[in-house]
Amino acid sequence: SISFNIVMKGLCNAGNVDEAFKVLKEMEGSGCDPDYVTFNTLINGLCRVSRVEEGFRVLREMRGRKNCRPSVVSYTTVILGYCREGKLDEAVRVLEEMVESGEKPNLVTYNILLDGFCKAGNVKRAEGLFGKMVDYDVVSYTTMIDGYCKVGQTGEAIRLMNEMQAKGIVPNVYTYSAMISGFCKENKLGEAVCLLEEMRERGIIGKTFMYNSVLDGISKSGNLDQANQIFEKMLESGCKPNKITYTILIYGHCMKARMNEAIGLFHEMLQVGCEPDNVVVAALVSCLLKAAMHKEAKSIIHSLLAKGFSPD
RNA sequence: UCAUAACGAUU
Repeated sequence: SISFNIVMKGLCNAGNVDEAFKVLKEMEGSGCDPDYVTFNTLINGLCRVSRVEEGFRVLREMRGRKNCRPSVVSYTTVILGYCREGKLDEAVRVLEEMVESGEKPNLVTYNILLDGFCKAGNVKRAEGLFGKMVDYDVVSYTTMIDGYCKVGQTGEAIRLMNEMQAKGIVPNVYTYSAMISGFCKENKLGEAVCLLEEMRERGIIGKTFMYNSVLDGISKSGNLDQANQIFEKMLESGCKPNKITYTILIYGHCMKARMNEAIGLFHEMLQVGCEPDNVVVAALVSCLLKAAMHKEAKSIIHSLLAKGFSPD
């Protein structure tokens, strides 16, 4: 049944719950007993596609089966489903039902509720729960940090980041990502840059979107030298730029009339296989024309054609 | 073999 479970998980993750239920039928037909993992997988599949009620029903049906008692994972999965729908009251109700039936919530259960409260706009309630928890991990902290960042409380978020490290909990790429996008939204670019650096020093490879938001802020503030420097570090650290990264930088250089660098970036972009969209091309070409660099403008169009792209 | 956190970031 392990193989069946794996197939079902694949189907569920692809959003194909109904197919997964067909597999369940096949299992039963072939004398293979579904186990608690099978049902948990189905519950998760249903919750992922917003069929939480049905997921909850599957959980209840588990109670009638031998050796398939609903576990902490079953309940937690349903709680997650309700949290994602923003139905926190329902989520809490399931939690209570879980406790009544003798199943103890674990750290994952609490982490999910923390996130649910934060995402529902109730950071205070998340804070309350966080204060009552006895056990924390990097997810608990990152969830709260993200919650604070999303409501503009980066100071509180940083405080938690220090606190977690004092407890020996190490921030990971999720933690940095939450903090950095929080700082970027507040236009605290200096802080964002510092955290990017700290992250690299710790050997964590950042994600492209993290660099993009920092680069965007820095470019728009007109500090192209710094943007270029961060871009260098990004490449050195092994983080791959994408089309958006190049778009940000090309724009930035155009705005500062640094056309040769803009052109250089454009060619680099083509070389690494990023397809520029018409918006960047239009911006670049029109800037070149304004700067009376007609030859260069033409050559941009030619490079595009040579690569098989069609500029409109 | 099952459940949790960051990203719709460029125009």
